[in-house]
Amino acid sequence: MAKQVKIKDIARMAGVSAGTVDRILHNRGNVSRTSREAVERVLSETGYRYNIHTSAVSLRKEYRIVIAIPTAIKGEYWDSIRTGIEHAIDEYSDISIVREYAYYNQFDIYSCRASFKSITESSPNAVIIGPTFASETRELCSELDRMKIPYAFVDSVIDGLNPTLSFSCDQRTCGLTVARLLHLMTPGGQDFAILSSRRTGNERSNNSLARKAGFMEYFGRNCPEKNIREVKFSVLDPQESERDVLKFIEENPDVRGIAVLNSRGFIVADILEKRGIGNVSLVCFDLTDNNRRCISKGTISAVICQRPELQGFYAVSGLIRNLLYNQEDGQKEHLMPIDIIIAENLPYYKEYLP
Amino acid sequence: MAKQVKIKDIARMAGVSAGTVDRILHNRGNVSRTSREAVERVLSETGYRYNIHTSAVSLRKEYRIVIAIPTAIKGEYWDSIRTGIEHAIDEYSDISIVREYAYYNQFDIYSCRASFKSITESSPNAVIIGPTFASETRELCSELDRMKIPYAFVDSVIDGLNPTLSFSCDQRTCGLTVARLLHLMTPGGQDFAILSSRRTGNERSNNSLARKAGFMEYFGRNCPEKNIREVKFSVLDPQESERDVLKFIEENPDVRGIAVLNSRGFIVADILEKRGIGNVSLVCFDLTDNNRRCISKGTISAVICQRPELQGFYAVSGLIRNLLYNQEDGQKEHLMPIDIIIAENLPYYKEYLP
DNA sequence: GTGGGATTTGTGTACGTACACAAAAGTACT
DNA sequence: AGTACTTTTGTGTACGTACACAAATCCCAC
Repeated sequence: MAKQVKIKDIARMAGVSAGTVDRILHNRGNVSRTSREAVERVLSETGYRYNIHTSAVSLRKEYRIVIAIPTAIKGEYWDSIRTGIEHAIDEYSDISIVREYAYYNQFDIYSCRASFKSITESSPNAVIIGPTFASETRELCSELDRMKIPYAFVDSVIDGLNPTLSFSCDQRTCGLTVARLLHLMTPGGQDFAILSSRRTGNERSNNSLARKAGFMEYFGRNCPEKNIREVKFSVLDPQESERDVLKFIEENPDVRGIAVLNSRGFIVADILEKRGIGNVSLVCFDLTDNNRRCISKGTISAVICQRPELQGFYAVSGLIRNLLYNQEDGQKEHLMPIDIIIAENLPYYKEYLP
Repeated sequence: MAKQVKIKDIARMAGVSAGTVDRILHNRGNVSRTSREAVERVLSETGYRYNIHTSAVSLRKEYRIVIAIPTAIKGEYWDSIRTGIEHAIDEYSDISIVREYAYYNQFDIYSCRASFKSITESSPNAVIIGPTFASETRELCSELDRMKIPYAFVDSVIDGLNPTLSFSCDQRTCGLTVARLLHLMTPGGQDFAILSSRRTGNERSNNSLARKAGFMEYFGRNCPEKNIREVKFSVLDPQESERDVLKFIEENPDVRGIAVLNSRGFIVADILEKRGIGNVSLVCFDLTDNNRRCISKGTISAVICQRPELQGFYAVSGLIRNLLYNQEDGQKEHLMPIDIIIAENLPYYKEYLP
């Protein structure tokens, strides 16, 4: 590690003062073209990297980050994202960060609109969005673009927008992976099924569609003779879910593998268990408390996890980097790893450690 | 985030000077019992956390970390650990960290002794150890203990020692996981085999034994009727390996699932591929370049990955925390997640992102 | 060329901690 | 009580950056 070049060194080398270098580093304007060019040359020659610590020390501003995600119910999916966000805020406690949650009900478009409206009104320094309703998100983002407020997506991405940062999984590949697992876990020539939630127009609909496409692609390629049934079941009303699921099972006794393309695998698992149906493999998404329980018991065979905590964590730290150091750091779209969790590796599964 | 309490606040509240608080925070001695108690009380009442940035700024010492691991060959297992270590050093480039590698040949106990000897002679500030030879490691550690030099283990742990920090996986659980995967991936009633390297006395031997135990445990519990063969093959001499593996295949035509309990799965995969043997599922450890290649091709069915990069990364950052802030932070033994990699999720697998 | 406004540049201070050094208090012994 | 020494305590400075403010320079109309 060569001795770090400091701002004063840059200034000396470029024949200007430290103040001017600072102005250039922070795009704060009021710099003559001559100075700018001289400094930029020295900057690139020396490969200057400012000291993150002294930089943070001198920063006295307070930053407000608003987080617009579906209500985080304890132990469910969005709560993991929240946990990651909180972890990051805690990690960066040496910088004044204020976070505000603007939760919305992911099944109620009006609550989403209201929540999003309040965001632009409060003009925060940065926003983290868990996008569910596409057109509402588009509207919010275009407003944020106009206000020059940076924003990050977590969980999924809405086409055509240009977030500062985004974190998601390639859902098609998730679908492929689920298909593969289910295929492995379902011996013999039986059929497979996809269960997805009935309110597909709302709940992370993009994700579900792409997952399904991947799933179908796998079987189309590897066993085109297989019959893939598709069922939608209610994720809101327990009685209705039970009816939907049981009806399906009765009508399709050959099905031995079920993919639930959202986090509600446990609902299906619990129904099957209650009815003593034990010979069906079940794969679903997201390591929620309920899904953990079912994996441990064996009523869910595998779960795909997209590291929601890390997504939240990186969204915060990325936005901070952007705010404080206007680091446009190269990669904007981050595709998370696709983790496979089964009963055996569940006990040690953690998204991050120390 | 409540306004942070600062050292001066603590000093004022405890009726002493900032210098005294500092001495207590850093265990630098020369403090009267009265002052110590007063300060410690205020410290715990206020939940003081020093500012990591200003702390780093004021630190002007240079720290030297020596890394004693088997030679990191590009693209192989130990190289991943090295990558994580380098990543951490880079991340902490605002602190003066000097790292030195004391590589040793993991198949040559004399090189290990020589390497370890040089470490204590150079009296570094901290050491990262990838322990292979148990008794040599014991000797090194007792010397480090005497010199009060903190050290961290990566990859595995030697019993009875007391490292400042350790990172490894529960190898028994890894074995269970491999068994489960192989069981899933091997349809019908065929037999399974374990292949392990012949030089088991040396190479990460602890790991191999525990993996085997987990593997056997799984089959003992779930299908006690299965026949598990065990074979050792050379990992050093290609011709010898090939002979060993082919001989085994010929003598055991019923085997359809092979677990390689180290990172040399690709050797077996390549031999099988070369001979056109395509109906055997293969599961092994560690996401080396060669194993990646085989997963993509389909000649390896799955790989267990123990996040070696993260192990290296956390070893460095943990030791730095210990050195700079003598934070004994609670957990010392870190058991890493057990990742399952198959062809589908390989493309997006990364140990960490931004 | 001079005045005055706009632009550009330089300087000084604050941030919170670590540590060296100086000062003060305590202790033991004559 | 005074001396010599040890232990304890307090103070001042440096770290590298961000930013406010003062100073210098430039530009143009008269």
